[in-house]
Amino acid sequence: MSQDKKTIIYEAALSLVYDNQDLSRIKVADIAERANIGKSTVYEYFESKEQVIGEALIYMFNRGIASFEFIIEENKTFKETYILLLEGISALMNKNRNLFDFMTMSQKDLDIHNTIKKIMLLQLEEIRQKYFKMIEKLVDRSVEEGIIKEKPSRYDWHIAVMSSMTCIFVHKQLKEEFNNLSEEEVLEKAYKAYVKLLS
Amino acid sequence: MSQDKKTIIYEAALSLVYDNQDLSRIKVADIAERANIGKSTVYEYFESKEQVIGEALIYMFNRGIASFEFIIEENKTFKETYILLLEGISALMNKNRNLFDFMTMSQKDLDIHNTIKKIMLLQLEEIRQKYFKMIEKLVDRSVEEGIIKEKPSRYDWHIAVMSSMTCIFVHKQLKEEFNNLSEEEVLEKAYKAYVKLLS
Amino acid sequence: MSQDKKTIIYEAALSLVYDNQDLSRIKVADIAERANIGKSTVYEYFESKEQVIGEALIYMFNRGIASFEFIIEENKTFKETYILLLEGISALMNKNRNLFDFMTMSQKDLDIHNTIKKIMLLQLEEIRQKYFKMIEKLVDRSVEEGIIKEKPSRYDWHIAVMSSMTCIFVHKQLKEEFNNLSEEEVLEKAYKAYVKLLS
Amino acid sequence: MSQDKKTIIYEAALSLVYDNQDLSRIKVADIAERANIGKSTVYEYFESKEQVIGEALIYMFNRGIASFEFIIEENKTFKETYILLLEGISALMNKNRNLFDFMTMSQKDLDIHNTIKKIMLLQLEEIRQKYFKMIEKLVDRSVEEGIIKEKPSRYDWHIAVMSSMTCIFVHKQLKEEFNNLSEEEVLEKAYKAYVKLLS
DNA sequence: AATGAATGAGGATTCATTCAT
DNA sequence: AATGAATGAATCCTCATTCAT
Repeated sequence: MSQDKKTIIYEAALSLVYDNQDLSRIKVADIAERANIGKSTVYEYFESKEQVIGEALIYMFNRGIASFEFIIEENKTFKETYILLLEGISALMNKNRNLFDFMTMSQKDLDIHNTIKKIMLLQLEEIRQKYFKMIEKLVDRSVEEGIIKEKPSRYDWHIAVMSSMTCIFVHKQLKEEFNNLSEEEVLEKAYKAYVKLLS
Repeated sequence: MSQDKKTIIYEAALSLVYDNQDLSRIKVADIAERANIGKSTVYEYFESKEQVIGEALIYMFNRGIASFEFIIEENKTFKETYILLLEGISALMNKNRNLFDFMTMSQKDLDIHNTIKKIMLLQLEEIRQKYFKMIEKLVDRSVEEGIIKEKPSRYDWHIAVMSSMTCIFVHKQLKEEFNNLSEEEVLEKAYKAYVKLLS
Repeated sequence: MSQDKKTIIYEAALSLVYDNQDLSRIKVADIAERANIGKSTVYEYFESKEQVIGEALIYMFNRGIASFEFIIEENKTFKETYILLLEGISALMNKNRNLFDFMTMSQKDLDIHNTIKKIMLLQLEEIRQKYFKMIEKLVDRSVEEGIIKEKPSRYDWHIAVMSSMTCIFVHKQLKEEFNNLSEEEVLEKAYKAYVKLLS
Repeated sequence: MSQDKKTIIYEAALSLVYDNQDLSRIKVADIAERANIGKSTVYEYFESKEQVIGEALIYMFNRGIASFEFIIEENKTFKETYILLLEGISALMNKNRNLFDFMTMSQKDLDIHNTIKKIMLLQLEEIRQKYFKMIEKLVDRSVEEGIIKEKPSRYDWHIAVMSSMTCIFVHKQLKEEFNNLSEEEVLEKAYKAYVKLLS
């Protein structure tokens, strides 16, 4: 029961999540095919389809969080770090829009079968807390650097970060509408949104 | 082939959309049950399940847009109008989070079967254009009233409006996290976000 | 949702029960095929395979009981009636040995999936009570006719009747061993077993 | 290829037979688990699941027969021996009702997959013959002791023994119905049934 | 000899859709 | 126009068995 095989299955499931918006349309047969294994092998490692997808998402979030923490630990300036973070998130969002939702939504709103929600509940909450702690550290840095005068409330900085993400997100989603903006301009706008909203 | 019956089916489908986050989990049987008709009757009025849901969503959006236009036509001050609008959107979002997505996302990201996407493509684009035109009118008013100094780019004001919505949305989704804020405070913050981002 | 169709499905299921000793090996596909309907049609009338088989068995028992009651109501002499009854049971047992078990066993020993046991529990108990009442009436007649001197205990007459059945049953099962006995001789022996055991 | 390992597997399989009425629901995985070995190890010793269960049953019967022969060889009086035998059978039936069936039924009626029936055919027939020979010896003793006047036919004494067993069996199965009888009373009744039926 | 890992064949169930009335 | 009835295609999951080590 090697962890490797579980990881392969996670990756297979995620590659489908990235392709396909609707989690409930993912088939066990597809996961198996992408993982180059037989259908029933999936059931050697997981109890149900929902279990696979749920764990795969948790796996993905944890990886994302870890990479973000890595960026933050590098101790660059706030602006540099913030933009790197936004780029990272932007890259993730290129893969699947749901990821954005997962980060920002409460569990009850996740578009996913109830069975799996229960499976993910605790771990997802843990991830969200890690995410908040991580971002807060970054917010603190912006205060230390004097970019923001005083420490904003959690609600306020959450909105600010979300707005930054929205800048990127909207650009991605409605590219045909706003295609005159370059990637850099968007990142700059996203950074400015943060600053403006917290000033 | 009364329009009434179609409308009844729309409402039935929408009541399910409001209940259930995952469009692909809505069953024809459920729609028929809510509409108090037989399953096969649905097929007298629509070609497929996707057709029903797609048209129902279009119907909902059009109604939403119309009510927003009505608010805007009342010629109250920008702030009053803006807040009324946010309240309206907030009410809609109470029903279903997807509606937010539909307004702001490009078709390719809609969490819905490809068949229906094609069905909705043209009409949805039309609706989005109406929405943009409507919001732009409101943005213009904020410029006229001197709240915003000069007319921002479409991208900029779109981000600003989205951020306002995010204020409301986040409050709704993560109520347990931020429950010290009153509804009014949130609306005020949402309004301020618009002003700050466009100043 | 005609009762007819349910009955057709019962008969189809029973024809399989008669063929196949092992209830858990009966397939929905087979039931549907014998009933000349599609597999999914079965699910229009029943919730599960177990439901079908359970209800079919109940249906069969009730029919059996009814036909036995009919025999008893004819008011022939005890011996004639008793032998007719044994013949009836013998005919049933020709179809499937389980039927014998169902009549005489407590629910907990039925060789059938737990789900269905629960489904059948109440009705089966009812049938068993009907069966006991019916047989008791017959036992009473044997007392009235002076064949048995005094009314035996329920346990005693149950054993006596079971032994009669065993006479028939053993003859059927081990025909190759005892094939020198004619059907009539066996019935006569079965009758005598009753008399002897209760004298 | 130690005999020990096979025996361990037999015992594991039997422990499942004792638990579970339905032979077809026994899984190789369960057998392996109970035997504390890997699933594939089972296949080192047996060709198939049916083979395992079939041989395990044969093993059990042979053990049962041997213990019965032992009782008979003790040369107690007929009544003592007969009751000891019934107690032994009663103990076995406590474990699983099927055992009773196996003793008394012809192969074609065994509730078991056809494959295994073929496997068991010869050996089971052998066991049954042993059983008949053994019982016949006991019957002879009852004749010698003058309890039964003249040697009854095989069919007759088989019925008599079966009726005795039925006394015990019914008491076990329908305890709730007849719980006023003590174990001893039941054994006495069982003995009397034999005597009455053969007088 | 022992087994962890892998799997295909098989079976229950769901549900959109059609059809006859 | 309305629908009760019927169904096939799709899909999850189980489990006996094989295979490589």
